[in-house]
Amino acid sequence: MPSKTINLEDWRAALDASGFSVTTVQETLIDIFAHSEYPLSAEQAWEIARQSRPKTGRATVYRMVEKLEKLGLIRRVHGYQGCSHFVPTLPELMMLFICLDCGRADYLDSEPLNDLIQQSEHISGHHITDSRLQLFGACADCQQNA
Amino acid sequence: MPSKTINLEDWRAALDASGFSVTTVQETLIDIFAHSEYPLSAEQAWEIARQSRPKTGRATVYRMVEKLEKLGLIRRVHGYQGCSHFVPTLPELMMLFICLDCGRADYLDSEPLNDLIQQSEHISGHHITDSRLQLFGACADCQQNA
DNA sequence: ACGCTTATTGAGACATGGTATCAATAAGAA
DNA sequence: TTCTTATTGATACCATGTCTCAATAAGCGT
Repeated sequence: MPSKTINLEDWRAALDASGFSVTTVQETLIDIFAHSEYPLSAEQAWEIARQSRPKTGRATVYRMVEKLEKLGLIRRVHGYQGCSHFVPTLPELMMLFICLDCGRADYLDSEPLNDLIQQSEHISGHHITDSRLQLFGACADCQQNA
Repeated sequence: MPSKTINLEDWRAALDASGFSVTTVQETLIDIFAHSEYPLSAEQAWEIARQSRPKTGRATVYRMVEKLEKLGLIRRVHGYQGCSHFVPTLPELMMLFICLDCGRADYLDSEPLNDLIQQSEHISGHHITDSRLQLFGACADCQQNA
């Protein structure tokens, strides 16, 4: 499964620019989200955080998730049975693939998607400001191992 | 806002074929989902159902939503702050537009989307079995009234 | 139509995911 | 270091969705 990497410096810079200082808990959480190749829920992130930092509070994790989402650094994954998981945002790539076997996320290039959206906008008369394209199936790895 | 209509007979047939009889509560709920131009949550459907059938149980509504979703008659709408709302499925049309002002749903044709998906499948090596494309913005009506 | 059998229903208890509160703590500035 | 302010963690709370089980309604043979 191919996977893109996140520039942690960019994240710190974005958090800095949003006018608050990056504390140790936050460092921990940034790390967790930036490096997981699986979409993570707040609950899961909390669990992971407590492994290295046992007294981490649940609310703190939820607050951080909210902040990261607001800053656009992570984005919600819309799965089959809920949408409480998050993956790092890769702005230049819009389509998200989720493997239904192993659960991992992959990012797909989507140049043509923009054309499609513009076309739809023109036909329908709606003004489209955001889109969510997610694909589901079996990733290359899982197909081999099947 | 343009809107497509649902063939209630098809729904009854699908429910029938799934091997259970359509009871009065279920008629009520089918009606509610099939005719709402807004995405509805189970909770909202419950509220509406009780207007005409006060003793309707909450669990019944959730059960029905589950059944309708499993049969593919309704599908989950993935909004900004949650994904607990449902709209009728229109199989031949894949893209769903949600107006962020009035909240109404519209369905857009998406022939080209299939090509895009096939293309992605080819490039990535993943086997894609399902997709969710949702668009957000201001609908034609809301733009005029703004 | 009647009683019998089975599936569906409704009420409420329960579980889970997420939010609000507030005293304790940590960070930054003088 | 001390003061000031923002962040934190524990816990209470709320909302959403699930489970249980007795009561009810549907379908069926008579």
